[in-house]
Amino acid sequence: MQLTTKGRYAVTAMLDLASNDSSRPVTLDMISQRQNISLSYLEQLFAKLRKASLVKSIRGPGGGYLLNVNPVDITLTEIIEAVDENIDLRRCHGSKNCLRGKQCLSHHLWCEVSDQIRGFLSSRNLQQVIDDYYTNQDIKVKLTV
Amino acid sequence: MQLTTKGRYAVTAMLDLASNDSSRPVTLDMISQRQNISLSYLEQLFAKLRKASLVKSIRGPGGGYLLNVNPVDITLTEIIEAVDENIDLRRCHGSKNCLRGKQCLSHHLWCEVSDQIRGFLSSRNLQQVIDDYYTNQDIKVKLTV
DNA sequence: AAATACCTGACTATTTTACTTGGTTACTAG
DNA sequence: CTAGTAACCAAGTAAAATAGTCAGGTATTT
Repeated sequence: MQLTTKGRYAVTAMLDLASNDSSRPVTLDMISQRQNISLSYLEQLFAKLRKASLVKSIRGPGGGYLLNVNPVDITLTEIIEAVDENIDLRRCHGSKNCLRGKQCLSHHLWCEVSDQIRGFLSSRNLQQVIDDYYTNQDIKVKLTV
Repeated sequence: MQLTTKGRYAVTAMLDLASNDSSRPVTLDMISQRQNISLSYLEQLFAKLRKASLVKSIRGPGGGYLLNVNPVDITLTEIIEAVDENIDLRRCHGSKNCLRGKQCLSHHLWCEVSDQIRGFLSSRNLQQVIDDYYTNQDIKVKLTV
């Protein structure tokens, strides 16, 4: 599977955008500084986020990026999949021919795990994560729902 | 995160062991052929599985590997963590200093996701996966519990 | 004694990730 | 209108991890 720095960066950057959600565009340079992510790498990620219509861009001075959708309507799965991280653990990637044309012993298992992760990430939107941060950042243990 | 071929191979090999669970040891050569995994790679994985006391080995002719524990008592998390795949998505890996000494916006989120995955994989044991395979392999869709 | 099969360590190829470089294009504030 | 800003783009690279190989062992059994 892929669920690594790339996806984390994308989510982090989107969180930054969402929490500085003024009417004014946010530059990648600001995000780069605030979140400690290389500018050029951000550019690559935002090219993909833009193609996925999650953000819109404004060029020129005073320009930058804005969310294209309300933070409540952007799930984490959307962000992660937008930057190419496919949440699929199966060896065969769905073709069901993992082992000599047959479905392997653990095929169904990896489907379930992938579904679980995808399901969880789909159940969370940007706004929730931000709200969570401000209400729970000092609470040490929180039970998983 | 790490949740890739290495962990899959380990689980697959353990499933093979568990389903051919006779009193006779199973050689890595057999697993290699049946599951289409390189022998030397299996040797590396089984060295780790043995250190984690999940399997025991018998040397010499007629030797091979046996499960060290009942398949009902081996969770998938145990197997995956035994081969070094740590299910931890956090940039800081727990130190909570993701961003300039502070906990980043998404810290709590990645904790939750990691917990979800670990929780799910811990809830499944080897025997369940095998049983699932034989009862569900033709059923196209199965609702996630 | 010989065959079997585990065991070990080092080494290599491949892939992916994360990041860099060096530009071009669009826009706007002055 | 022009200078500077910031998005956009393409290619290349460094580092790391993964997946696998190779060449030797060592222990056990037949």
